[in-house]
Amino acid sequence: MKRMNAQARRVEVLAETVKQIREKGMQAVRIADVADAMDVSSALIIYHFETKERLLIDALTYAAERDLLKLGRIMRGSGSPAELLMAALEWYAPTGQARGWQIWVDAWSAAMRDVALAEVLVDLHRQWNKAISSVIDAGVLDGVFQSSNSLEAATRLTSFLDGLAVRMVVHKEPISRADLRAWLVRQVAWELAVDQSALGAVAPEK
Amino acid sequence: MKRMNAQARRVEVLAETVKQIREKGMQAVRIADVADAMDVSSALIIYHFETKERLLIDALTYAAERDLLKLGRIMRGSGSPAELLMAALEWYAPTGQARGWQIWVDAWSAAMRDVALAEVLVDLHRQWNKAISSVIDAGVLDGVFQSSNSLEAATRLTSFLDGLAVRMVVHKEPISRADLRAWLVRQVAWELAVDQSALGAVAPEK
DNA sequence: ATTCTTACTGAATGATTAGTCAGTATTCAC
DNA sequence: GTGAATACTGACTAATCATTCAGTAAGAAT
Repeated sequence: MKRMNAQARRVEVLAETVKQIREKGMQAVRIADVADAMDVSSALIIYHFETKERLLIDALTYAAERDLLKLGRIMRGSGSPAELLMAALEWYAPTGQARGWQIWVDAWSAAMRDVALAEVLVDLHRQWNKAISSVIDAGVLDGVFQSSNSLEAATRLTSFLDGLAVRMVVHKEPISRADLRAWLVRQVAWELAVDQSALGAVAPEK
Repeated sequence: MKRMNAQARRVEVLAETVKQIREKGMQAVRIADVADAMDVSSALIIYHFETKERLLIDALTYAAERDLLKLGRIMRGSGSPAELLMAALEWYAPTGQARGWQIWVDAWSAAMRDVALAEVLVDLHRQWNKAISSVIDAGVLDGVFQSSNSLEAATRLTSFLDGLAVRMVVHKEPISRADLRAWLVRQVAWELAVDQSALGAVAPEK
């Protein structure tokens, strides 16, 4: 019987829960699934999280925080506003089987009826929006971008990507990385009145 | 005890199920909820649908068919391609509390793990895409629109609206009908290289 | 009118699973 | 080393629900 301090164990459980949600979907995860995968008792999970609902919310919060940390790392990197913007958006964008996205589609569905969860998502989104609009503002200051309302522009861009995520994750439409990138560059270029080449477009479309 | 023929009863049950899904969310609907609301026994539901899973899939199929009927009515109406396109997209677009959209966000989540349901959604989306791309093609023939790939253009437009639906339904961001319409007009105008006024824009933005 | 088919019900069943709790073992404080 | 706090478990409980089934009655067929 391994004993850990509560803090470390909590994180371990959260990580496993996120993994299970990815695999089985949010509504199908059972406490026993998480416990079995960690080779501990179900009671251990309840001991640390009180209820299943809290566990799920905490797990999604944990996933959101990790995503935001990564976003922070991207935004703090060196590069022009255009480069940073594209780096952030490309990371946000669904790619491949978009496994990372499934959890958020699940979360959308659950959040419609769960206020606490909705708050987590709203906050996550607010931070994304803030980050994106900040680089847009920086670009506007530099004179490379043009935008009368960077927050709205950010909303439009992320909404577009959310919609594409649905196509890929739900409809299993295989949009290639190259296509997605091209669409994104096109959209950003138009939205911010900037040339596609400034966004790192490989070759202009004919 | 009222007796109805199977066909009519089925439809009645499907309508009530859709209503219940809207109210409670897909994963929370119980057979007893549907039965109680109709003042019949739970066994009646199973008698007509075999399993709950089938009931839910049939209910979403029913909802999809009704949406497509409405789409057909719009597309068969009189009007220029530009008018028809905007009518279709504005009906697709989430409005107000977007109650009608909740069911589809639920469906997205469920469809990621349910092949039968995914097929329903893929088909629904395929038909939307076909309809939208058809009017685009018609507009291109008329010389009002420009588009090198109407199917891809349709995907981009509906994806954008799906993303906005998430904002409204999940994040409860109140995007006004006017704002949404303005964003949509802007996007369509750019996507199809047409003037906003041709799309029924009330006043140009300053 | 009688039979047959079909729509329907009430009551039971069985499977699932979140959460409880009394107790055990480990670590920590001193 | 002793005791207290803490992490943890096994076995149980209680509740929830989909589904079954034996039977009932409405309506159709003859």
